[in-house]
Amino acid sequence: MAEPLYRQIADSLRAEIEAGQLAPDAQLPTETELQQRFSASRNTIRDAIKSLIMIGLVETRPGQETFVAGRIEPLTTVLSGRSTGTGEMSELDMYISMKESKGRHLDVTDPQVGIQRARDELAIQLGVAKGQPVISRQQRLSIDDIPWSMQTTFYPMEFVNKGALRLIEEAHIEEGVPAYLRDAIGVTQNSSRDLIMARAPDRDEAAFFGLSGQVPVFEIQRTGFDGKGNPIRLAVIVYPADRNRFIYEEGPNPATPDGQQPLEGEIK
Amino acid sequence: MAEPLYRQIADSLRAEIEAGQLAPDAQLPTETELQQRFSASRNTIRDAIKSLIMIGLVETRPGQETFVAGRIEPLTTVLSGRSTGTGEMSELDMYISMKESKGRHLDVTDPQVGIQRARDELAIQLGVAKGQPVISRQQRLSIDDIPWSMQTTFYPMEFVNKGALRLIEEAHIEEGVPAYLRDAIGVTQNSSRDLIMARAPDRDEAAFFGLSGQVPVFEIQRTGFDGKGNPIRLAVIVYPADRNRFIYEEGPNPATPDGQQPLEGEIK
DNA sequence: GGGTATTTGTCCGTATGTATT
DNA sequence: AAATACATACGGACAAATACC
Repeated sequence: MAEPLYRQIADSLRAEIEAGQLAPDAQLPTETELQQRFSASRNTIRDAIKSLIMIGLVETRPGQETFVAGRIEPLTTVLSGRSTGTGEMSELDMYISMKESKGRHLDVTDPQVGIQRARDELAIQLGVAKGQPVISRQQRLSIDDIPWSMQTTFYPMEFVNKGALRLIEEAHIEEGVPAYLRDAIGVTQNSSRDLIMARAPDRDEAAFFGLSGQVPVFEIQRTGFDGKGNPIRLAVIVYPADRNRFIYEEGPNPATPDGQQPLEGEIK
Repeated sequence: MAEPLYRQIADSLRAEIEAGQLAPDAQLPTETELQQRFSASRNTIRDAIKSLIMIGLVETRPGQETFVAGRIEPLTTVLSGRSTGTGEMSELDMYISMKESKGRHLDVTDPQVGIQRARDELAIQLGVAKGQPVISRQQRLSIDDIPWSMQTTFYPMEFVNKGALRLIEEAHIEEGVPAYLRDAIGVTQNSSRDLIMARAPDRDEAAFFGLSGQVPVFEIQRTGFDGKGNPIRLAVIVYPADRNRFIYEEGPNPATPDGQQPLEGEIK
């Protein structure tokens, strides 16, 4: 047995889908039909389908049928550039400006504010002592009713003591947190560092994003620094990898990507 | 039945692993033992284990047993900075310099050179007409005998016509391709754009990297531009997401990450 | 709303193949 | 060669979700 039967079946179906014989969003034959077609047991058919689910090619709906996964047009976000990296805008403001320019419908939940004690990683990244309280603000963002990102931002509690009281209010800060911090307590961000990783979603994330198969998420940790190089905030943003891409530009003459696939989410 | 049995078992095992009761690289009980312990059939136990494989928590070895996946210490690579973004170094040189500074053992295969006709995406990215020939150079990189990245770089055929003949030789270019292009034909890269995405590995990639479960890969497309903003090369680099992270720094005063997790791969 | 048919999800038992020790 | 453990494959049974009448 060179190749297991379930894998042969999976490859066969995969070929059909990629050849376009099975259109996106269209049904696959039912398990019973596939059973007859490949002369295999239902469990073997199901193993084949499972392997297709794993690579995100199909999705099943109980009571209905199995569908070829519709290709999602990924949103491309430019993460470099003065507007974000140096903190003139928050990461959310970036999308809000995109909405205006592109006419997309955008939903941002009110922040869920919490105070927790910083431990290990977080304490180091925010430059506070371990066990010190930090503020966390979590928001979820949807674009055209598709869940798009989950963002948690951490700030030292010290900022509130100094007068930035709105940080602990569960309301969106219209002018943007960076502008608010500057005006309220004179803290400005002028450099940043992004740490990018990919991993499997946890339960919450899978539920919010509706990740069926085994779609990974990006986790981007953006640390903002003031002029002296001290960390002033840490934003942890989680994006589903099937609908998001990122661009970083570098150098004196950043080329504008033209002709290429539509680069939405870019701010000018 | 609130929660399916196989999921309860998976959660139970997952809790044990994360609590450290089952050490990394140590065996899980055999399927037969788990069968007795949870009073479930072998197929159900296997379904539970499959779901753990999917999230990369365990790996099975036929004839042996099931192992808790050893935590891989991820390598963090700084992708911003003049040294890489403006093309003073190639992406591979970056790692070579890392090797020297950190004393790691590093293997780079000789490039596999090909000539193909550019179509669609590639033609646009390289700024050549569709159907024009382009050079591709593919190399694979391992660190301490662990497969680490696959890199394919594309150049316009025009460069060879102008005299950069070593581009089509299947030999490593010691001084680095950017330096060679500058000296040979006066082409210099002074800006770049990185497009970052994550996806499931294809067959080749899964085989080379030895990806067992459902570990995604990063695909980074780095386009290099000359002083006039014309694309001069496209590097497509694939990294397994379980052992790689990336950093981009921005702003006038890039903070050096200290105290944090070891930031290897950084060049100074 | 209820009932029924269809389809996928879960679970079991069993048999045989394959890889490793 | 034999024993052990995971991989594949089949068959059957019932549950849960959905659509339709």
